[in-house]
Amino acid sequence: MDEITILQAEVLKTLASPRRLEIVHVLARGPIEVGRLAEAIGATQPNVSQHLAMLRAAGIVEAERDGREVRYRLADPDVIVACGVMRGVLERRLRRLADLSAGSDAATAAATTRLPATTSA
Amino acid sequence: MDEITILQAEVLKTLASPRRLEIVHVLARGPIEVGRLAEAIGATQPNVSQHLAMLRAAGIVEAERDGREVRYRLADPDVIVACGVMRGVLERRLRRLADLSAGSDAATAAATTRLPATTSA
DNA sequence: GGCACATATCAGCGCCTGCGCATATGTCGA
DNA sequence: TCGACATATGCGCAGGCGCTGATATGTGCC
Repeated sequence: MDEITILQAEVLKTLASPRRLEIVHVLARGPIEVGRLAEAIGATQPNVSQHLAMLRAAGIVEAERDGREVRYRLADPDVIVACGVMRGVLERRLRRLADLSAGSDAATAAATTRLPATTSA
Repeated sequence: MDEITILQAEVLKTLASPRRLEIVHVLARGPIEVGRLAEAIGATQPNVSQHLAMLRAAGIVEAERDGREVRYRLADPDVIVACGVMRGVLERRLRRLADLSAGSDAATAAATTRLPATTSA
């Protein structure tokens, strides 16, 4: 097993949380303090702090003190790029599903989930 | 909470596994059957089949029958692009850590993990 | 129809993770 | 030094995930 693959899985695992993803999206708009961040996403302060600790451990965000507050920012802008690419894939897929659902509806959803038989019905 | 953010977290969660990531990397080189895939990454057949089911449910891969075998392929090449970007980030980070470790070593690792004090020691 | 092969699915178990809560650490002002 | 504020950390619990082993489904060949 490749070394960098395991590392990449760690980073992905860290990003694979709606809360943390939301945090990253907020941070994409600029640095912010923990309190404001917690308020922005509607979560408790300890919870946000825990998520930030994980993101920091994964090297996704960086912290900087400013008085008694701590301001967080993204460590690498390319993370946003990668998320953007993935987001593009999802938006495209959603749009495609929306277009198809206008016609065949349930049959389409089933076709994308079920295993294909030998070209038969 | 944004709808697409949750969906994105789902996809990331699916990719956040060394095994599945390895599968994706193998699939990036072209379509392949389940048996060959299992042999390629050194895993059992049911295990690979389960992982493929998850990847398929997340819309990351697609399946196509060929006789009694089933050939899998990546659903969207942009997923590889996103992974590539992220991989670039990681390689860059590893190289940077390697360069720095030549000088300050442990102090550097601690500095990237610990919380920053008010510019003091 | 029956057999062999390829793949998918089910059941069970151990482990890890997220959340809420309480509390510790750190920082500024008086 | 003390109190108030901002942030971090430890703990306990419920829920999800991955792996293994056994079994079901599907397909081609005879």
